[in-house]
Amino acid sequence: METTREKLINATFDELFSHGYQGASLADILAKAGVHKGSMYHFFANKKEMALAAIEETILKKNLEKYSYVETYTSGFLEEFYTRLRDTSVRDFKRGCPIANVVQEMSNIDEDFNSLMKSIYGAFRANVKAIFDKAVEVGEMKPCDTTKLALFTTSTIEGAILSAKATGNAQDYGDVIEELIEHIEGKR
Amino acid sequence: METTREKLINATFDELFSHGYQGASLADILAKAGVHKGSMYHFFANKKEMALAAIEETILKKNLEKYSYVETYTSGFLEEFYTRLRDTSVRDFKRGCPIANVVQEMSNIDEDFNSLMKSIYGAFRANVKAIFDKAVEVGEMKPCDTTKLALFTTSTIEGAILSAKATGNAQDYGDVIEELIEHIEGKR
DNA sequence: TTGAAGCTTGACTAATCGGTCAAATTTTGT
DNA sequence: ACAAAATTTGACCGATTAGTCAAGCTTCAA
Repeated sequence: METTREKLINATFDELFSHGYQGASLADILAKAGVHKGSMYHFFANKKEMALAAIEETILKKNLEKYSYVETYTSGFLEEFYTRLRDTSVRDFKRGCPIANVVQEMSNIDEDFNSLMKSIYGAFRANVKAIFDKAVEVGEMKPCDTTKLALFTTSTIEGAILSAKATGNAQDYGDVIEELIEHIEGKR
Repeated sequence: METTREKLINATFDELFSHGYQGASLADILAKAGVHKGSMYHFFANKKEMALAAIEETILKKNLEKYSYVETYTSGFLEEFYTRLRDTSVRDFKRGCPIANVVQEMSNIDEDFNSLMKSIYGAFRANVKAIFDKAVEVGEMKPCDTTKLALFTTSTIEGAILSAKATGNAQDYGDVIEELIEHIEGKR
């Protein structure tokens, strides 16, 4: 069963993803979650704390699901990475990337959001770097500056999602990803 | 002299850039502009119309300044493009890219914003494509799918700005741009 | 000089915002 | 069974939100 706290976290994340933090209405979140206001303030000190918790917990969970394969695979790191990159079924191009949305909106406004986004973004980059490091280790890729390549890769992915959101054309994401993969393949 | 309307446009753009649309306070904009509320409603129907006007007019002006060189140059298109890409003095990594910020925040919320951002983003892409087309024309670059390359380039630039904003490290932008230039140079 | 148009002033409204709180209810441990 | 703790309820608060409007001022044309 979904606890009250879970209901709130889920409704908050969805509302944040749709309307951003400043556009998120507590009343809407509460209605969506089917939870009363006082009940919410029992679990969270304020709107901001609830939002930070929603982002942190949700993204952490998704990250774990998405990059844990690196631990279990022994080869085909790049191919698996490409496959997951190409998979658009997990993407919502209308709403874009939940991380990037909050980074754009809140990084320069609030220090706590900035700090959280920094760590999430850093984890994303570290996960991609780990894939490249593994690829180098097993000879799928020539030794190179994997830190820089991971930075380039994550930046381009975020840019691709943004492009698709701006134009409303999911194919834009696919086109950028293909060119990105070409670029990475150049490092074989 | 700065007209009342110009004061409003400038103050609105700055406030939008700093706090986003939903976070932009009319009271703050009016205070910054030194204009009274009734006066503002004399020039604009509402907050949204003023915001749309501020974005459109400001971005159009900047775009004109930034890409008009393509019309006057006869060679060195890529080099000039790289130089401008590398120039970080015009960038505000704390606030990021004003276009991307509004795309992220508003594209999926309001159709009028979505439509405006679509056309601005399209113009950005068209400007970059025009540079590549010129470069191909004068033999600085092998013929290739310049539409796709322009999409890739603009996406990566936006991603680079986002990365620098997320980490607070301007060098991230520089690193991504260098790798991007390497990629484009591969098309020589 | 006069009148109309353009512009400015600032008080006002209704709605929504995030947040508080005391009382009622349910759950839990003993 | 009982008490204590955890949770829920919903009315209420002050502040802020975008937006309205009638009156006054300034500019300019005839």
